[in-house]
Amino acid sequence: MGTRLSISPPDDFLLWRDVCSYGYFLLWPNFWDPRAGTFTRVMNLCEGPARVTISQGKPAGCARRVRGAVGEPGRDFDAIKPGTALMCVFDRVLTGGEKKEVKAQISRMLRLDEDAAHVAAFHEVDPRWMSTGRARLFRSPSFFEDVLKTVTSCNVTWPGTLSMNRRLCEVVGKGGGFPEARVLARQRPALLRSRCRVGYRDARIVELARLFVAGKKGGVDIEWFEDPATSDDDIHKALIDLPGIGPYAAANIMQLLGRYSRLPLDTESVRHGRAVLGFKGSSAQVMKRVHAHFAPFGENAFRSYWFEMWVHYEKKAGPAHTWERDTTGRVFTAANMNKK
DNA sequence: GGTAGACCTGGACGC
DNA sequence: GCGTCCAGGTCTACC
Repeated sequence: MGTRLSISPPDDFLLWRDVCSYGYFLLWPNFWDPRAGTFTRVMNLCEGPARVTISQGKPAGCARRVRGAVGEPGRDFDAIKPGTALMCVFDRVLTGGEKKEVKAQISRMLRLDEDAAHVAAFHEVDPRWMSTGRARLFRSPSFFEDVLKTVTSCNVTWPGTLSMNRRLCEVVGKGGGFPEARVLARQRPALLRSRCRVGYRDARIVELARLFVAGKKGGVDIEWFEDPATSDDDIHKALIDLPGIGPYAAANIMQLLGRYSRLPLDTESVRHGRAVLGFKGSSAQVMKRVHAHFAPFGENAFRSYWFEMWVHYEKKAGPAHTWERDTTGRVFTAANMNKK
């Protein structure tokens, strides 16, 4: 039997809402089970990979069924009290050091550092999300994984992003986890291209991994990037200097770092600007208007923008916590949903 | 500073 | 089953 850990989240935390809040929850090695209401993935720890399943509240009974799960008992999500402890069950015994390590990783992934006061500050700026409590955005257990996931989401359709992440985990990752920087740094770009189907991103991914391995010695200094004292402008400039990172990717990585003032605008944003906000004109003009539209939200511009778009997705595809990674999760983007 | 074209993959579509 | 077209953000060359 493996280790079991209990983690106390902020008072308003809901696993199903706060995990299923950003598209990365659908990317390997992440797996959300909409029927059980549990989140599973392999974590990279100092003694090796360990699979964890995180749940909140009592396990699935025979309560209200989740939409789409015909014929199977579903989880009664409404019955889960916000702030209920998270139960983390591992497939092996963890050392004392690993327990500390994994708590920090889970806290990063679920944004447990964003407490109720932090959430309230966002809702004061944008009260539209107060009733549902939306504020936290799911991310990865590590900065490196967030950067790689962003690179694999550029210049490719969403199913391509899913495929690249799955293959990276299967081919390079240890035990089905996301590949670590030190392992990726040793790979030949040609292998990533042929077996992980990352295309022209191959050399950029290896170069990025090498920069993360180099760390403070002329590479990516993670502590500097995650230090609240570092200015947004400095972070943005440093990100743009990294291989494979342009304006969109840099802004997206910034929100993953908890800096929500910049908008990673892409073709989805243009579609949103046209379809939901009613903006007209060229793509460049629509993007400008989207920027201007969310500018009043200041430090929280991205969250206001994102939840507006996320709600639009959910109107089309159902609540995100009912999405299956291999079905709804493949087609949830506006590019697909706006097709007639 | 702005613009055009190449970079790759996978899905859609027509034959 | 095959060929063609298209979507997607970054990078480089060029004006």
